[in-house]
Amino acid sequence: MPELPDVEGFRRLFADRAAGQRVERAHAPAPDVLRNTTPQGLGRALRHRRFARPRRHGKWLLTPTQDGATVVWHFGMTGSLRWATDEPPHAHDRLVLHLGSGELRLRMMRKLGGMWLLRQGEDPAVVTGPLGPDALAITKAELRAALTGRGVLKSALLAQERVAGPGNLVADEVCWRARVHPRRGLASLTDDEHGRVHGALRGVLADAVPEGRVPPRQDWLTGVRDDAEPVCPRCRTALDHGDVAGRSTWWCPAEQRLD
DNA sequence: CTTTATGTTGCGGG
DNA sequence: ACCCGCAACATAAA
Repeated sequence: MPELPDVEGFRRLFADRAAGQRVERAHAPAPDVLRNTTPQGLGRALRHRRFARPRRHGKWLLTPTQDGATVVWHFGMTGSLRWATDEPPHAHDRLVLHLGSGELRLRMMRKLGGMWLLRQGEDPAVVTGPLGPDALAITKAELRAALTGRGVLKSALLAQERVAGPGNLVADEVCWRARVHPRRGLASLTDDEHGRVHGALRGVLADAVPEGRVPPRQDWLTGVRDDAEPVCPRCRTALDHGDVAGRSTWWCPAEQRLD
């Protein structure tokens, strides 16, 4: 589930429900999702602390406490952040923070993500690794710089150290909306194509963020890629698919040409 | 049983 | 130094 739009949804949930709240208790039903601490360490860092305003960079959620440690969250492919007030525990709830008014739950089927703890003042990059400009606010000049060098377009869009935020679905939507083939070499992209990719990235995210996901609309690739015989929502040509950058990829062979 | 899944990392090779 | 492909991680569903 989580690409930038999903994680931005989690950030907003956190801002609405958890910011300003005091942690009463931390519970880790799956302690292996605590990546650089233990249940005891987590409890010591969070108990009786209040959360401050959450931040997001790419697919990373950063939730500092007031004058204390910062919790860093990554959701892998299947994670989500939930707010629960009176719901029974779920088998995939890996971490539960009890706040005064409810519970914050990290629900994650495959344990590919997790939670890290940063000491006050510690650089988040220790955990996140280098991240490019956040895709939600990236300028055209920044994107052009990110799409420089060797490699192909989709790989570059997925490389978080170039642009932080796009995942497999966003990358496909952006290439399709911009009418650029995902396998196009970076060096071959024209200035016009840079502009189209930038506009498509901004547009896809502007539409997806309010939904908290890449919406499976019929006029998006996401809405048709699971059809038995998916066609381009614009021109009705049968979509092509294959592996690009090691990920399952869909494109319109009529509108996104390699030549 | 096999394949696939919206992510990241580490490794070998070009 | 940079980039690619691939396996691995963990788990469920088709």
